[in-house]
Amino acid sequence: MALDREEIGERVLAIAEVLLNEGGMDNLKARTIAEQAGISVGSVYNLFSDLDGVHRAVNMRLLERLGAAGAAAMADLSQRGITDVRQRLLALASAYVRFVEAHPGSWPALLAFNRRRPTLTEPDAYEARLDQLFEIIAGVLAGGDFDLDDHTRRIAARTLWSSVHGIVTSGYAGRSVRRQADEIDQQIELLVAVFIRGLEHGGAFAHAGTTA
Amino acid sequence: MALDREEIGERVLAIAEVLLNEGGMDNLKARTIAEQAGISVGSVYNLFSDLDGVHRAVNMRLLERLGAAGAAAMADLSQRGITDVRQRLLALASAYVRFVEAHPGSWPALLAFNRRRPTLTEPDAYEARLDQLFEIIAGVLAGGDFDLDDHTRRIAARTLWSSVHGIVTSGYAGRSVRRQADEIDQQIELLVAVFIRGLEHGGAFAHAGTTA
DNA sequence: GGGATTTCGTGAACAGCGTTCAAAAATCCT
DNA sequence: AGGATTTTTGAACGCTGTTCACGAAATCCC
Repeated sequence: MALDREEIGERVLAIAEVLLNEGGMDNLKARTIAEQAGISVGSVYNLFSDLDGVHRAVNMRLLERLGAAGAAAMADLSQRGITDVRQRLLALASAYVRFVEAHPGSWPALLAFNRRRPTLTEPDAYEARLDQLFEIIAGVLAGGDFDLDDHTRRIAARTLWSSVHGIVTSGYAGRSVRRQADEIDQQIELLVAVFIRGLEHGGAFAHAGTTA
Repeated sequence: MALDREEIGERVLAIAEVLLNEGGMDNLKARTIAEQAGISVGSVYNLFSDLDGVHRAVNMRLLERLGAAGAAAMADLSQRGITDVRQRLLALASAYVRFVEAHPGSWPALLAFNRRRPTLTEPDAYEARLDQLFEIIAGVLAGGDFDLDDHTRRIAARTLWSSVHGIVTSGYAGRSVRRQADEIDQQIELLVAVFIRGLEHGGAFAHAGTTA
């Protein structure tokens, strides 16, 4: 009567995201969701197949938001007339760091969720959302005057993303809170600086080199 | 009578590791451990405070094994008279990839475990094990003729580690199985190549640069 | 409009989980 | 030997995700 089906679904997702963000995966409970949404436990399973389904849906929203944050950061730089590759890459990394800090529970929960099972089923939707980010990075790299063929640029974009991701997630696993931010920033700056210099001075990259 | 306390503890850990490796975190159940170890559920809690305690202990073993694998890879190269930085870094990365592949369930479980809660308690022991790895990488970097002060070298070592870690963990989250290995190898080769070139051509690194 | 039919929300019930703890078994000590 | 002490045990507790018969409500159809 008051809310139609879809609206309640959105409400459930909003509640679920708060729960995840506050207490991590363990805090996402069917009964809590039902209580806070003013529906019964059964109804939760009426809207979503599983709790996993709820979590997946929350994760989709997070990935969309992350992509939007990256795109917004680029749009902002464009508007300010900044095309420098280093600045753009740093802005992207910074956007990611801010995103992670803004989602202290739900983002780790997304990462943990993906690691729970060897992903038997469709990671397709996830990948699609992530490709959006790779596209942005690849676009920035295309703006530099490195001579990279499409394939190498694609690899480089994914490598940069994975590296920043590794730095951020490793960085937040331990250490005192204040040291973290500094260390992460330093690592990101080093990575970006080294990466750009490496690409500039890099001739042809071997696609299947001698691996020792 | 047959086994003393410590031996049973080891047995429990071995069982727990197999369970984790086969089915991830969800597969680590007190009753399963008890049954397979031939003891009662209560006894598991007699040996370890929690199931989390069991998992932590398994994780410690994994980190030790990882450190040993890295050290062994370096020892092997030394014995073969190989001092080339690129080859050493690739060998380290390769050792990590092989380690992850050899622990398809328990290693993701370790990562997921660390992400479950914002690590309220002591990550000290974890960090100590990881520092062992950073030392190895820093040692390799010191072997190159980049002029890096100690601080920058330390950051660079951690950055390299985090990047490889990010590449490997991102790489195994999706995609077809065969493409993964190739893509990961390519990303690692690009990372190492670019990193070395970047460090070679890098003058002084700004410790707190203008972040845009 | 009103009976038939389909749809949907409900919450008690079930199986399984981590964890506890009184009692039993084993061990130790004199 | 036998009391004191330690260790092991597994039934029991509270919580979890998930199901499903049931009844209410909406929808349909004539």
